[in-house]
Amino acid sequence: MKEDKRISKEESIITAAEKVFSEVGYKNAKMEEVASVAGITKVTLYAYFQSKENLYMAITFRGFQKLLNGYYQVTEKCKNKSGLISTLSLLDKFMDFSTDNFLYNEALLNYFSLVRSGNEKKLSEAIKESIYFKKMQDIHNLLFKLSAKEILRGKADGSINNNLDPLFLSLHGWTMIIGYSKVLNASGNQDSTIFHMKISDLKKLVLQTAKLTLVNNIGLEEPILNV
Amino acid sequence: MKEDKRISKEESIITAAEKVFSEVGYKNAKMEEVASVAGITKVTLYAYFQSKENLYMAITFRGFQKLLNGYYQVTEKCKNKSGLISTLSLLDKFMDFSTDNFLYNEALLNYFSLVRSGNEKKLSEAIKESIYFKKMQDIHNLLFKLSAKEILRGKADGSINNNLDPLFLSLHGWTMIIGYSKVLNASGNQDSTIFHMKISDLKKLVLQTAKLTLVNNIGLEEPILNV
Amino acid sequence: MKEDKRISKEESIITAAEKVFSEVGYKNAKMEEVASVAGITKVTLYAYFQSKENLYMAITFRGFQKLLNGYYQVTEKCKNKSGLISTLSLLDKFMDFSTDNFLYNEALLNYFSLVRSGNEKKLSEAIKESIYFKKMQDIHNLLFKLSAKEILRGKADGSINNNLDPLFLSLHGWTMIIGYSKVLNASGNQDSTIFHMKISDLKKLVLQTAKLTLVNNIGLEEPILNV
Amino acid sequence: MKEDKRISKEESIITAAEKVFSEVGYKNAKMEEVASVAGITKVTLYAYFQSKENLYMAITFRGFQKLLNGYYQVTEKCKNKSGLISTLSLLDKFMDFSTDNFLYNEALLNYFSLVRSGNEKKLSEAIKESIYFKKMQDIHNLLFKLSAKEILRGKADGSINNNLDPLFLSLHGWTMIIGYSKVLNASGNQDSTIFHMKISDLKKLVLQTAKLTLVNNIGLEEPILNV
DNA sequence: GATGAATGAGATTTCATTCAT
DNA sequence: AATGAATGAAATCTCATTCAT
Repeated sequence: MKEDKRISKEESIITAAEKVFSEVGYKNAKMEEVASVAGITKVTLYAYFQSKENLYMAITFRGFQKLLNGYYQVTEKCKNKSGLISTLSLLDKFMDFSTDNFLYNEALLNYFSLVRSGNEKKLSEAIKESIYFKKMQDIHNLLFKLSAKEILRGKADGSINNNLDPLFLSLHGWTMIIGYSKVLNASGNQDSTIFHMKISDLKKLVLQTAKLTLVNNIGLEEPILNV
Repeated sequence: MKEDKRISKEESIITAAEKVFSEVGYKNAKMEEVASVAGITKVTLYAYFQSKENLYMAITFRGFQKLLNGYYQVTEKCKNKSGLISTLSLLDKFMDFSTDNFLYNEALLNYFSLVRSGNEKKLSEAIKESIYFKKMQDIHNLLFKLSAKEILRGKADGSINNNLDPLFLSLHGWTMIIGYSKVLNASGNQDSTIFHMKISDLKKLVLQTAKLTLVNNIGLEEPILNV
Repeated sequence: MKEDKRISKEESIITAAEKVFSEVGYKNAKMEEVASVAGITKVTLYAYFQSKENLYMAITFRGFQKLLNGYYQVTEKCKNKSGLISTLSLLDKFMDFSTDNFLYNEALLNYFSLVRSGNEKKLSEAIKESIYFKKMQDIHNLLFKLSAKEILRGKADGSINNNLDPLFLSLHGWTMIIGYSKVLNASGNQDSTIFHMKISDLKKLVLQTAKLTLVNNIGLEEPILNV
Repeated sequence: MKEDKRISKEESIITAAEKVFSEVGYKNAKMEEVASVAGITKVTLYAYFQSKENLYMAITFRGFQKLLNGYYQVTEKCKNKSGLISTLSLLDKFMDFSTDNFLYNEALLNYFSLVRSGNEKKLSEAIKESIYFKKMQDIHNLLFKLSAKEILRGKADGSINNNLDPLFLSLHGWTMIIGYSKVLNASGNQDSTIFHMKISDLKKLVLQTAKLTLVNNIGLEEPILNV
């Protein structure tokens, strides 16, 4: 009960923070304002989230969770479809997620800038102490694994022919998605254009490319470049 | 003469800033520290660079130039090779650049988030006034155009068969590279039993995928997902 | 019964508060800590004592009572002795009290700073509402009156010859005691080579001085200073 | 030069703080307000004085210095007078000082509450770190010594006959003065009455008592109290 | 009455940026 | 152009006190 209440309050605060951060951006957002929107005082806000950065990590975490839920929904819906379709659907889901949740997308990209092996110094104390930051390592692993699982299924059902390690292919998928989401982040939204090209077209191409990669047994021979 | 001196001082400041930013990250970096490392005072630092953001723009500009130089070197070296090889070599170059120059890579990505459509309002005064920012606006498309040019050459010499707009394909290449550089960070952090793949392998796969995309006439039909 | 219980709880809280205040001083003491030492929660603490100041008043009141009891004991014991001896014994008692009960002594002094003329405005609401504060106002003159009474007796029995108002002499006695207790602290802190005198010696001198003042008919002519 | 400027700025801040503290009292005084009165910002205020407590210590220190100056003036003016007159003049000076400088008097009394041997815990970190607090130990020693010196002179010139250690007599003098100043502090000012008695009369009596103590060769035999 | 959570007011800190000399 | 000092805006913290249950 008590715990429930705390969690629900946390959630409402995060929601308020999302509103404020979305409107004015992380840097310009004031904790005072977040508190006010959440209908609490600054001190209470700090009682729940120990720092502005931690609050942002909480938002990021929520974004990750939402994405994870989406992943679960997709795999559930696709359980009777081929592993390939399931895998591509995950990529599709991710891209839609990035499109529909600008704040989360930004947060997620920020997260990926943060997690740098062996570069502790870049992490502020506040982030190091953020429980959400710690939790996120697990979730982001999980996401990798979930798509790896679908890839594995695809290999089993014959829809995926690439013989590379599923986790590796999963990682490669992320490569394309993250790149896409970054471009999206820079562009504003899917309907906008970049160099006169629609972002939505980029999404289609990413999916096609992913499909090609999975269907064909592409190996790791380096193309002859001689540069 | 005076101008030379000023430029050389600017350079040394930028170098100091790169050192500091690399170590602790942009956000945690203090102007005081930058000044100290550069062997000058804060006010002098401000005399040269009017804001922290402008200083970051200066770094970004340097990164830009370095990458651009690399691009020129590659196209020069590949001028007798096929357009495909040249294009892939550019991607290869970019990946190396991203891996080797974390700070520049981050800065470039940050820049592209800044410069895109509809973001005018989000630009701080400091950035709007940044001379480096202005300089970059003139040349930031160059990178895309350079690779688009090689793709075009590839189409001409028959090594590239994809009929999509070269600039678009060029952008698609970027997405993969960007994702590659971001994912690298995150995965490098992981439990090695899970993500035991080598960075170089991921790079190879990215190149293979790019090659597939360029060689085959992939269109923009969305794969049937039905989710 | 209920009332008894309440009182006993109040007492135990005051005892806890005395412990805490003694250790860290009134200002640094935290209500949280007092509650914790008393084995209750902060809110319960507030249910018994409505403010930190009121709690301090309660302690003061206890100190008052203790001193007053001491005074009664002394006058009782000295009822067959001269008024002079009785008066000096009161001063002696007071000095012992000050030395042995630092907290009470401070509290008493603080109280007298509070209660004096023209300070109405400076009294915080919390103090004005303090029931202990009110209680004390009824009895705080008692101490003076008690010693004034003994002085009066001394004048009657011929042991005291000073013709000044007994209450005034009583007050003068206080000034010496108060000073004694304050200076003790400061000098105890000093380099022992300089202030190598014993506390007990200072006390003796104070008593001697008081005796001199009482025995001789000292008036209020200002000594000629010409400065 | 630089140092001079800093000191002069410090002084002007202390003056501002005295103004504010006098008006509303230490507890109610806001650092923001002090800064504003000093014509600087809060941050600058903190650059000079690291805490509110330290600022108060600075005021206290100033009070001590002022008192010390007064002491020097008195001894200078009295150099051709007897040691007794000089000593009594010091006491007189101190009492006038207490009367004329309510804030300093309060601060000084507070200081004497603070300096307690072996009770480090009562000192807040801020006070422990206060350079003014440290400095004060020296000054308050000096004050003791200055009057001891005059007492010594008095013994030499025959105006003082008490054979007790001059430093000890000096301490005893302080005892009376501090007590007086505390009563003064409680009463408001010299013209006010306490128990229908004038504070100014108390001052006279204190001086008379001191004179008696110095002139007569009072020893330390304890009056027979038998309590 | 007891409890956990919240409030309000102000102290303190951090830094990018600016000013006066 | 260089320097030391100051500013402004917001983050963060501390604690007595109060509220809701």
